[in-house]
Amino acid sequence: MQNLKDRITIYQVARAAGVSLATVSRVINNRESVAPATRKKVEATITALGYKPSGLAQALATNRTTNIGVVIPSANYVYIANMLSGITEVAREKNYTLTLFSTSHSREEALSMIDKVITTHVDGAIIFDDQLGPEDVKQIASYNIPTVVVDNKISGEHVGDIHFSYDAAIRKFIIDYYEKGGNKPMTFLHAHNTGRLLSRCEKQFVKTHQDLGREGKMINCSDSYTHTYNDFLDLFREGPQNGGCFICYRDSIAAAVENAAGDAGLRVPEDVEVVSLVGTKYAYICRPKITSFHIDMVDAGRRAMYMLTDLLHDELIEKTARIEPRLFIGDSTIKR
Amino acid sequence: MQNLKDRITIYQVARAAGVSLATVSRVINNRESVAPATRKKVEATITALGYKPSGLAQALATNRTTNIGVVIPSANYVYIANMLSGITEVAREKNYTLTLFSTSHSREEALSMIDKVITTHVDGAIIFDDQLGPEDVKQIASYNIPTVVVDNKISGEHVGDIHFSYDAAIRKFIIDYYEKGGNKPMTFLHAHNTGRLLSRCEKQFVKTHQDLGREGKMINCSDSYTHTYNDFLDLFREGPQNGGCFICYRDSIAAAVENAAGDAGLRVPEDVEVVSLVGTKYAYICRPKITSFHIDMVDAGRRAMYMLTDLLHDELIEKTARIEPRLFIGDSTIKR
DNA sequence: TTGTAAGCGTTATCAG
DNA sequence: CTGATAACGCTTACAA
Repeated sequence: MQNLKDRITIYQVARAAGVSLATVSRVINNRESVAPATRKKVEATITALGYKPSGLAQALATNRTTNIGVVIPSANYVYIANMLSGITEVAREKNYTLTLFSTSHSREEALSMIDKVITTHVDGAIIFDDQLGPEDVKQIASYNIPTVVVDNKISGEHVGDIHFSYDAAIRKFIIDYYEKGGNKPMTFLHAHNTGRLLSRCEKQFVKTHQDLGREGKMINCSDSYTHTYNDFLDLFREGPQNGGCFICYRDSIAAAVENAAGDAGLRVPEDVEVVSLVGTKYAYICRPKITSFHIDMVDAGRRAMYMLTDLLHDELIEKTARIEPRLFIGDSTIKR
Repeated sequence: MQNLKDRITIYQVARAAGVSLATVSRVINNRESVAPATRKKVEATITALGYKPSGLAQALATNRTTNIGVVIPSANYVYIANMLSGITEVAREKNYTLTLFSTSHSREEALSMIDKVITTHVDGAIIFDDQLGPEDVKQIASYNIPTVVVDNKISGEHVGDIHFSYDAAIRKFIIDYYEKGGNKPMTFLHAHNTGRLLSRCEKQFVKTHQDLGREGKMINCSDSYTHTYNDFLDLFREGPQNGGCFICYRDSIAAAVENAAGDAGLRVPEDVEVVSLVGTKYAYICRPKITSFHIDMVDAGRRAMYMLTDLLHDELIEKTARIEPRLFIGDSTIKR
């Protein structure tokens, strides 16, 4: 595929306009010191020929692309899409282009993405990947690429980070629950490969229960609405003794549990209480509304991108942003 | 920001290995005709120095990036994210990198994105933008960039297109509704800037009603769950005479209507029927389950990307893919 | 104000 | 099998 085959080059423009390439270059870069007449002439032939400068050549010559690499997990989750949306928004505003590096669930692959990021000559990177460890991310920073890391502890000269602080919020929620008379057994729904954020939540769940001297249950579930729904339907049909307070990592999973409860004839929240850790608007669209922790991922994306542009201009002051989840009290838990 | 400042170049590798750059180039490109010993030596120094070739320079020299431009609306909708997810998946598999061009709601802006796509030297492009007209898209094709256009009629040498054929499905739905005794007035929820796909649906809604000699109502609504919910709550509180069959463009809007109905004391589907045009999994998560048209956007994304890679290898046979929506019958409409 | 020419980091075509 | 050397399309001192 010769997609550049008949690309007009700066040289052709120069010839057609009867000037040197340097002049054309000056015109397209809006440099001063070009006679108005010449400028006009050049501009005319540029549009006449339909010339578009080659970003590639420019980048090579100037040592800067206007390109930001974004490393995200490929998983098709709403909250990732939201984050991307926030990044996108600011990128557009600041005139950056985004190059996407999506990683599947293996760390190997994630590492090869890091390689790719480096060869791609991005000006900066936003890394939001649950599989990557700090050492991996460091690699990219070591190439002197300003980087904003999301939900991953890292620091360095040209590194900023955005952190979701679920820990305190979850701890508080659990303590409150028991203090205010919550008496159902609490169960954390565990699934594989749901990322670091969720596994931190899980750890906190376990730890808090240990600290309280209570039993925190754990149950495996698949990351699919339908599977989870069916599993819980079976469970709940055996009777209300299987009820409890279920901590789910996503709205759709929480909805699976509460729908299963309802369809099995159990009452929410009397028999079954449900909480979602990563809440979206569906938390209040579903009925009963799902008690859930919310993080504005669009905003997180925006902030990541703002941090990065500051970093690119060497003017990032606060290198760490901490984002607190907000607790939305729905009808899937008992008001106490 | 000198992000390339201390980049190791092929030249440094050559010197360190005591060979010429040509040889290093051969090694990194896995060319034959390099003595095993030399190859080994070069590979060793490459890893020793941590050398990563510059994609930029490679692209400039070879006239090919391995980069696909993706033009999508910035709107943060699940179905767009799904599409992107499908594209991403195949891109990873085929070893392409994705560059994102997100367009906001103005056509001006969309056009400037097209410009950007061209300067960015992508090998191919997938264009999914509701604001762009055929003429606009043609521009990109005229630069000899193989392109797959989603939901936009275009053709040309290096152009493929993916089309969603809602028309027939909607027409059939409406006709069936009345034939089987549907007796509520049908209302189409109209919102601004929801894109070409939805406005085609709207046209079909109007046309089918004209053909049937029936009145198809139209109502403006905002593209927000909360607003729509509140508006319909007010409406429904006035009484069941305001019920009807409401055609909504998205699950969240459909959910707003059915939640409002329920909360206002109307019955779904007896008093209020609801249909969603762009269904997602939330159509069956919400209760009552929302009768909805479904298109597997992840798959659409995959297909777009497959088409494009075929196009890039000059081996695309079928240049048009038509995707039929599937109708999911939920509980938000009366079974007849 | 304008032109000349030396890079930017590769690949590719020649010779050797 | 290996090494010069000319592109690739553009920017940017330095000269004129």
